[in-house]
Amino acid sequence: MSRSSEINTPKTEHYHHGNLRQALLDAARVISDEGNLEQLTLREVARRAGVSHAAPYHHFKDKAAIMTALAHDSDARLEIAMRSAMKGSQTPEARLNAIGVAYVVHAFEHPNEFRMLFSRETQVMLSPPRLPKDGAFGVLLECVTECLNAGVIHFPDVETGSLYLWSLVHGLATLIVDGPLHQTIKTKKQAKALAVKLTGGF
Amino acid sequence: MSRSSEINTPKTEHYHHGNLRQALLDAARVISDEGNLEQLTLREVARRAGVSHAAPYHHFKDKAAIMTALAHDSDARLEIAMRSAMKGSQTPEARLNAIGVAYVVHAFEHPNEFRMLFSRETQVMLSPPRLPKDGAFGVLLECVTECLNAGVIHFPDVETGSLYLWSLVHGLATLIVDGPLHQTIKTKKQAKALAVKLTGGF
DNA sequence: TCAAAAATCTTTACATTGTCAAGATATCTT
DNA sequence: AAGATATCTTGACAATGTAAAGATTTTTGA
Repeated sequence: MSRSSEINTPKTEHYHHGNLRQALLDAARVISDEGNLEQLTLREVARRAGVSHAAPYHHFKDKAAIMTALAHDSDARLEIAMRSAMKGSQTPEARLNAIGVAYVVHAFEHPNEFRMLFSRETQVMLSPPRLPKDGAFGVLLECVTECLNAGVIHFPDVETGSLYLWSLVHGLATLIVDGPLHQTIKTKKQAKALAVKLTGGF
Repeated sequence: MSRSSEINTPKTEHYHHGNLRQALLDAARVISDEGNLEQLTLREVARRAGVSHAAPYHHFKDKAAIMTALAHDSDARLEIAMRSAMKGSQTPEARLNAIGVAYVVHAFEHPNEFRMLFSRETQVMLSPPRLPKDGAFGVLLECVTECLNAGVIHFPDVETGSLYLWSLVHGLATLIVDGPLHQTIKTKKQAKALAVKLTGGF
């Protein structure tokens, strides 16, 4: 093209000066929410953000970096959902039950977030040394500690108890999201009822 | 190339008359066992089987079909591992514990098989109506029924009990294979010990 | 203030992948 | 042995992740 003025579209504002990163993450989350994780492609994200297919590389090292950022955010969302769920409960035991059910329900309602959290691409849950002390698991640790102190559950130690309960709840969530319960559990109400049924008797 | 005789490589035997399907599955399993599930590509499978990149399409509808066949086989392997593990146990309770531990250990030793079993590509575990009655889950059903009859575990019914135990064991396996325990659990012995610790008190 | 530097974005390009269509070769059937 | 069928190859296409090089905008420093 010539360098003459033409209609002279405002060159400014075509540059997402600094906020393209967030725009890309937003676009990626929209795609993720739509349900097709296979369609969460770098080029599609760029397309939705209205930018060329190579633009994301100025804000993320590679595709895994976007996914990882998204997954970190998903962890935060899960934590919020769990903390919100325990607000209404008065006893330690009720709070523990509440976050377990919230974990399963949140996974059911946001399956791709749940998958990304435990994807080998993102590996947000693969914190370096041992179990994470913050994020969604941090909430569980708090509740289990509280319950152990109150004597309403019985485990050798906090770690063992937390791991047991996390396994139970994570397993159920997986069986619902990507396992044999996928056909059976179709509504949030069903997911919640099943979670209550299985974890109710902590 | 000309149609003359040249060295005249024996045209027969270049055709995997009928057993290419199995050769492809074998090659795919080798790749899976090598650890890089991302490298399990149709073309790589064809390469290893010594055949052109489009040859697999005469034996499988698409890539998902190969993965699914592989996953079905994985289910059978898991079942064998579980049945083998319960052989040494005398009481119903011991058998139930044994298959739970075997589930976790098998997942640890064959992570890609485990992943494929619960992959959206293959969805072997997504049996049509309700819980599968055969395969790995069938073994669990048998053991739980036996334990319920013996009165050594207490659940409202067989389905609930099986689902609870499957969730527990599957969750632990996932946390080890793709979760926060990936860094911690490095040997089969560690995986087994953790599984015993968490599921030992059924 | 204004030119150099840095940041941001685009255009090209390349290798890899899944998939399809058309042709070639082998095997089977009759 | 000839036609039909099964099996395999070649070639092509679109989509993807990614890198290099160029263009444009913004920032910076004298």
